[in-house]
Amino acid sequence: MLETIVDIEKAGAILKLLGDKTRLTMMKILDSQSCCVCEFVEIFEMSQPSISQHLRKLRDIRLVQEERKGQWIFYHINKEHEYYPLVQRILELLPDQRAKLKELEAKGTRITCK
Amino acid sequence: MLETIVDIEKAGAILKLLGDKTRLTMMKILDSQSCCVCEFVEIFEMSQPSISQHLRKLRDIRLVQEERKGQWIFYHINKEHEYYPLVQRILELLPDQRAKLKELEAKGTRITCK
DNA sequence: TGAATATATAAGCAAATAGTTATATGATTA
DNA sequence: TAATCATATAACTATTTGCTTATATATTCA
Repeated sequence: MLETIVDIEKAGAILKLLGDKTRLTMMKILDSQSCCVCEFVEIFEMSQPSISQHLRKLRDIRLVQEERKGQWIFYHINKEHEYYPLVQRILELLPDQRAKLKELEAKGTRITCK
Repeated sequence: MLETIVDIEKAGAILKLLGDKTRLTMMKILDSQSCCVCEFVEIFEMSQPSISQHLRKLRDIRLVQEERKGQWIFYHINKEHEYYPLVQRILELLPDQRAKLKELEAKGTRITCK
């Protein structure tokens, strides 16, 4: 029994966003834990504006949501999204990315919020 | 139990191709039956070169395969593809597109091969 | 309050994309 | 064999994309 039957055009828009290595990896990371912008900057070794722009695209169609915590803005995945079942099916097949955040922890650059 | 763990970069490339309404619909159609170029031209009301170019992209990464039958070239999905499990998971959620070919049958423009 | 930090946004640019028209190729048919 | 049909490819173009640098905004901290 399948979770949803999706509109093919909207599904295409979701897949288009996921069809980028950076955003796809971001989504896989966010599927297991929330993460702030500066952590992504470090993980992907990309400029802060570039990371922000990728996150904006994901946020614009509400696949992710932001939450300010002090000076940081944390992003988390929106599991209530109409197309989250589609996203989840894809992310399930991807290799675990938790090592990326573990590395930051080891280096002491993981942002932990009280 | 999941079928595969895929490489995130290759998965991104697949999703990028599927992130186009025309190609995504083509794949959904081809997942249930093979189809020739001129049928796609009619279904999508797009130019023949445009259809050919979409098919070429799908063929280049071997998501589909071609088979000449007389003057027509039929395309079918490649279920042996390393990433077909990923593709299948996505296509499963999409609305059935068989009505599109049924319409051609009704109009008598469906190509049937002996 | 002023400096530092984190993030977002704007503007610009090169590369990629998806369509177009024109033409080439290959099979069928008269 | 010449005309026709189906498809592919090439060349061109407008749009989109993903990055860059520069700057604006919001928060924290001294």
